[in-house]
Amino acid sequence: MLAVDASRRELLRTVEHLKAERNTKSSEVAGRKQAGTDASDLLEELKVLSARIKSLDEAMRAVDAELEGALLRVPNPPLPHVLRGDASANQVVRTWGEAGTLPFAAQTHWDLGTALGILDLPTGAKLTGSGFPLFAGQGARLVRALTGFMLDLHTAEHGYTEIAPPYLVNADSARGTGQLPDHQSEMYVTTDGFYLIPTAEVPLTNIHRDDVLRDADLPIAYVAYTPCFRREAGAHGKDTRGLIRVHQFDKVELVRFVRPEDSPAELERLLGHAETVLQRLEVPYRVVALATGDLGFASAQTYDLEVWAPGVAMWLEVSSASTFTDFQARRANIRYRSTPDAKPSFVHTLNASGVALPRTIIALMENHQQEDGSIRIPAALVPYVGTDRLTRGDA
RNA sequence: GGAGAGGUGUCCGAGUGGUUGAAGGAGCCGGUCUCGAAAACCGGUGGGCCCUUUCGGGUCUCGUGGGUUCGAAUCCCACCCUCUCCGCCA
Repeated sequence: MLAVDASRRELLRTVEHLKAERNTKSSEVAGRKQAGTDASDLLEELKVLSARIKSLDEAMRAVDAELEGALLRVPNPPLPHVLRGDASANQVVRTWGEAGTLPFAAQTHWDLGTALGILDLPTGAKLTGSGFPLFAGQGARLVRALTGFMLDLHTAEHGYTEIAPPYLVNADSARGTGQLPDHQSEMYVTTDGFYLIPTAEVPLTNIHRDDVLRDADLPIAYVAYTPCFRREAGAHGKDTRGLIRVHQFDKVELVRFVRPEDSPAELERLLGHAETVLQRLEVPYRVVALATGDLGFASAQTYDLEVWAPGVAMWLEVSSASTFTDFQARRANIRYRSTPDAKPSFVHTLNASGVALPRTIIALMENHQQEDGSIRIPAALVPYVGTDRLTRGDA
């Protein structure tokens, strides 16, 4: 790649010199024409010159395409302090709540949900296919309640601006956040060439694509509820029962645009915002610091938030809080001026789910289930659900 | 979906092939004047890339991408977006 870059520079220098020559000679042609002097000798020269420039420009284009294609596939390097190793090197930073067993035999969320009549996976599969869940009655109400609760929390207490973005984005947007070209096969594509968003991170981050922000604007904090669509190609069969892994799910997403020097502290703050959701919902969770080998393509540092689900006896990721440093900002060309007359420089972007719904619903159902199969609704959610307990008759 | 109009610098707005990064105005910054301010006047004021220790130089950029031409904001083609009218429609 360095060799390609070197040859590109060499080529660029050559072609720019020729262009400079063309510009001055062209001006002279104009001058002579005005003076009524013959310029045919110059025109002959320029004809040759222009032909040469044209072929060099074509060569430039080819080299640029090669270089850009290669650069787009380079992942963001991890920050120096991130633990090295694969997923087995991930480290639990802290645990909140009691991640234990229930005093009775815990049921899975799919058994609970089916019995309560709030979750109907077979019908979702009939309508679309496996991995497209259908919530009914109090289950649908619970989905609406959770999104309302999370949006209210983040806007009222954490200072986020609520956005209702498009659910389809163009290729420029998908490239800006790093979904393209790395995760092309993970996205659903429409016949118009649009991509169904795999996360609201894509539209939210691209709001400021090609913008030059003012220092006073930062930090910018957006929150959005959107459905998310993921093909999950190749993930069939593993941990896919019930709501654990689905193709369409709801999520409340948090995105922050910050000054580079603030991004380490901003990551901790962002993580805290996501944790608050789980604490209010009274579900046990743990914070996991990802090792280098487990980081996403665009991330320089990531904390996963995993909830404990006693029915399936698993820790389930409901949020990933990441700093992308200037990786997304470079791709999406998101800049700011540190002072009013400073040159624009790249911002840092961060995001976290705040949080993803299906696995949070799993945790709610499985942790708050009662021996009689009813489900307790935590106090913070009661105003949104309209009851403090889901029971069979309510659906 | 059909017909038409249009996309120019921070903003408004000229510019239909020639030395135009782009008239004019506004805004903003600096200066003169003033006790101070306003007004007036003078000067400055986009971004990317390459070369350069500095100074500075070059190149690209008038929605985007191609093309024609010695030369394109200006001509041609495709696409994107905005507006108006018609049709359709939650």
